[in-house]
Amino acid sequence: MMTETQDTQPTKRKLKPRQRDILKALVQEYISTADPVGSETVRRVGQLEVSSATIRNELATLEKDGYVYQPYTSAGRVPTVEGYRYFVEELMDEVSLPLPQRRMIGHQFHQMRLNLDQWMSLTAAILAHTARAASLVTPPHAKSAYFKHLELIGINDAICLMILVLRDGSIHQEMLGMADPIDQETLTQTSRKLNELLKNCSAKEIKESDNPELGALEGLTRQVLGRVVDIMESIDCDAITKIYRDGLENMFCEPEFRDAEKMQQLIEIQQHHSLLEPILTGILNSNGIQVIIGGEGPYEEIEHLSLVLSRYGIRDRASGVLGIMGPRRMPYGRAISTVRYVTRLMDDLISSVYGHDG
Amino acid sequence: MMTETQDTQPTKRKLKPRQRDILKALVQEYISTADPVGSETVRRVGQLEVSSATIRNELATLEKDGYVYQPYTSAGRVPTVEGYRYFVEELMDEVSLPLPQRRMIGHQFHQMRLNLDQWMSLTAAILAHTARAASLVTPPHAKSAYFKHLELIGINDAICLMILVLRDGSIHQEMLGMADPIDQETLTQTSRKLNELLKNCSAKEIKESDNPELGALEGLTRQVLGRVVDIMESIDCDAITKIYRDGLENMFCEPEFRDAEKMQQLIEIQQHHSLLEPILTGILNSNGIQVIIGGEGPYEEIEHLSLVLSRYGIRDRASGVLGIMGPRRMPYGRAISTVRYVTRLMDDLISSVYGHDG
DNA sequence: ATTGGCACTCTAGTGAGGGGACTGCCAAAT
DNA sequence: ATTTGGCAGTCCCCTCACTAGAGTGCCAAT
Repeated sequence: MMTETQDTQPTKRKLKPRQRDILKALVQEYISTADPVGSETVRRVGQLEVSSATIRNELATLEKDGYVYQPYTSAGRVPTVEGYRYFVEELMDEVSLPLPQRRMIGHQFHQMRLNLDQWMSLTAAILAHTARAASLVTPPHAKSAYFKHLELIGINDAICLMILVLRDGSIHQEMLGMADPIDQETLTQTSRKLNELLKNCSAKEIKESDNPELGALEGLTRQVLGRVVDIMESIDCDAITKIYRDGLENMFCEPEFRDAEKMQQLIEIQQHHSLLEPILTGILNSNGIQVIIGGEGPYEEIEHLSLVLSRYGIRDRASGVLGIMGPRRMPYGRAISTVRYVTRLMDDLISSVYGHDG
Repeated sequence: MMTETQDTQPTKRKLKPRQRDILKALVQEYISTADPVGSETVRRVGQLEVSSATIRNELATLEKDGYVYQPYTSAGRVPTVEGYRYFVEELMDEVSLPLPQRRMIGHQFHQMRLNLDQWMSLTAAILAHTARAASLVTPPHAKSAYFKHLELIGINDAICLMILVLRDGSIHQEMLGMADPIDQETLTQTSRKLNELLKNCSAKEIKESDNPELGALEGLTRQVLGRVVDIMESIDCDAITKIYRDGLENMFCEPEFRDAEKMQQLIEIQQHHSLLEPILTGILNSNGIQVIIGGEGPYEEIEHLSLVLSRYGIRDRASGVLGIMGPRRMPYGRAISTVRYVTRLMDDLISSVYGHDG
């Protein structure tokens, strides 16, 4: 229903070549001007060799079929959701990102320190800047958490810092309150022991293990084990923990967000990921670039907003979502090529980091 | 110039009691309605026992002295920056946060897992929600970085994960590319060695150390050492690494941000911390709650925005900034009491974690 | 099937007019 | 000397009517 390569309803296929030309010109023009497009304008920008009257007839048909509509009687036409959808699926020119821009992005990726936080922020910044829209990036994460390494570091008598590293390289930290003062030596031994016992285990394996040593644990060790399992389980269920964002300010140039109310809706979607989360989770189980056009199907809440999203990384092993968010009236061509290029870079980076180990 | 308890210019002191009453009523009324306030309204809300004509005379004086102005001839009065400043310094009723609200906040703080990221996000959320404004929180950080612990974890043949813990409990991670494959055993030995050599050192001490062992390091160990020093030095200089934010959506209720242009300015300030950073750094070296009123002195860029900020934690050891951002026309009383209460909670939390160790 | 022509529709922009809120000032009152 | 009621004057903002302009739908001719 939203896959780039997937079929749409058969009814959408039956447009005649001239109707396609007209729709294409209309959508392109509307995307660049944000004004309803009239028959004469379509003729001009589409370089069509027919009169505006003919185009008016065709436009009436396109309107009847639900591809365009008039904001008010005798205004120009504006694409409907279906119009955008048809445009994206069938009419859009596939542009590829210009070489200089690729070079610049590649360069920025290359000289980056491999710190996850920086990496995600930078990716979001690059996406936002290149597509001139708001961007979203979620960190790579594995479908299931596997224990890799644990470290306990005493902070003071009552508190120690627990650092948990999972097989996908993700790091989870937590302060733990200790009932009794424990010295660093004991902490080190505790972590060494747990490192041995839990090596490569999943949360499920740990919980269902019949290893008597695990059952016999007590005190701090038991407490730490409990937290480790909790953290790993919380990763197993909720996929999207954090969303890196950038470029919100790009949205203000767009005339549709002049209106404060629409703006507010946009901010709320950006800030509180309850709306975005199910969408991103869906993307995590898909392939290729997905275009979600606001108001379509289950996406009524994001009326007048569109998303161009893509999964990156190695499925189930270290995979995340990246993409951009813009007005429905966004330049899909550039958006898609940007997302595609950055996805490819991320794929490379991920496989160089996570690709060839056990 | 902006300290809560500090004196302002002597000229500002010479307001007569009735003028103070008038100014107070005017600012309060303007803060709650966002409409220019007329003489009759001042009389009513200030419950003044004089006629509106008298108040008009006083208002003319206040205008001459720069506390209020008229947006246009024969409109009501609006506070100037100086008017707000005088109000905040001298006239404002000090409210304290209502008990139920304190209880709720205390409860939320209590049941929080001590994970820095969550902790900061939650604090930002609480501030935003309680003050009904946008909030800012920076993580606690030490003025100087001291080495505490290092861990190297092999990810694959070519990459290992370096985790650096500093004495203030902050964690820094980075992926390191390795020239040759190195097994986990060697990595563990490397980190053990560096842990011994660097224990409690500052970046400066490491660089200027004449310990021959440090000079003799090579290969991966030298590479790791270099990165450790880099990271520690970068902490020594730039104070503010990250800013947690929340509650941007609260700003949309305010009529002054109906205008898209002002909105854009707001978003840009929120997103790109280049403007905020010097301000926050200043707060880090101050005490008490600071009120910055937009357009005042060096803060011209944040016209029509005000900040209520406070340093929290243990100065130079583990200290950060928190506060809220709102329209200049913000309810300063509630803002200040919210910031004060949350600061106190953070102080307690910080000293329980960082307070009593070496 | 396509086209030119034409009446019609609706918006956005302009300008005039009036109500309303508030001021400043003056002369009288305290 | 201060305070007050009165009043003319100012300016905003809302409404209304009007116009120009863009674009449509339809019809009759090609």
